[in-house]
Amino acid sequence: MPELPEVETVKETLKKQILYKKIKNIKILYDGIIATDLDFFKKNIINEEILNITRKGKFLIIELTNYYLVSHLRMEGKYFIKNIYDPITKHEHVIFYFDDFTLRYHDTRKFGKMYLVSKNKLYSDTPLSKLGYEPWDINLNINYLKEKFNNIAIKTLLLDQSIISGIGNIYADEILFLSKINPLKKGKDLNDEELDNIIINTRIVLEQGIKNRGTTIHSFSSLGVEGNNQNSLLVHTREGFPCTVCGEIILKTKVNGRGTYYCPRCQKGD
DNA sequence: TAATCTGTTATGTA
DNA sequence: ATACATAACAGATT
Repeated sequence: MPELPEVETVKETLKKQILYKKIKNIKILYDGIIATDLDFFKKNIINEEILNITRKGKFLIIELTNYYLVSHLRMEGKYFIKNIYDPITKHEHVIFYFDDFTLRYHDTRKFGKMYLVSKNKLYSDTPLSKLGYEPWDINLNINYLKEKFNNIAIKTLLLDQSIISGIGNIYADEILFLSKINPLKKGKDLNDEELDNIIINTRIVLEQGIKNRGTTIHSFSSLGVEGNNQNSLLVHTREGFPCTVCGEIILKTKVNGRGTYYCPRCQKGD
């Protein structure tokens, strides 16, 4: 489920379910999910208590007694709470055992990653250090974007996690639609007003996504929580439908290999 | 039916 | 520095 609003939703839901619980055992059914040393992971996660859960970009950061467990859901990672003896299903790859329930990491495409690191290595041994500002960071301003935006498509730049962290393919389309900017326009060709609109609309679009508890398109719910932001999307997945602003038919194209929806009239010119 | 394409992501290689 | 392939799988499309 994961762009920033979806991960934020998972974080809040997980907090209600596993905070202050102790991990009694772990079962790893597919090693590829574990991005740090496997033996270290298996050995040290036992008897750790969940002290807090936070988020940075699209990463979940689970603070344990002595370590951080960092989890990235990539395309289809999900968590489910299940009973201890519920049968293990095909796409459950990591199972955390607590006293009277289990937390199961489910991922049909197996792209997700987990890192278990000592507390002083949260940034050095995970990809967190590469992330740019959170959308609401005070340092995210026009000058920062001018410094970072080069001669490539703005859509691609919005997906670059080292500039702003947390925007994914759905919300990038929505941000550009609200900002009336063509997805292929080069980042360095944007004027001050356009850059300002991007910052403002990034915040609006992501806040709305969080309020709606995420967007549920291809996959179903995580932790039983279904987002309903898909009902509020203005362009993404709306190919062939009229633009809500001008009535023009929404088009779909590809930018840097990613499906991209836009209104050819509202978002003219590249 | 089978082959092909697509996809809420990110990284490594060229 | 930017584009492309890759990871692995299911569901839709040709």
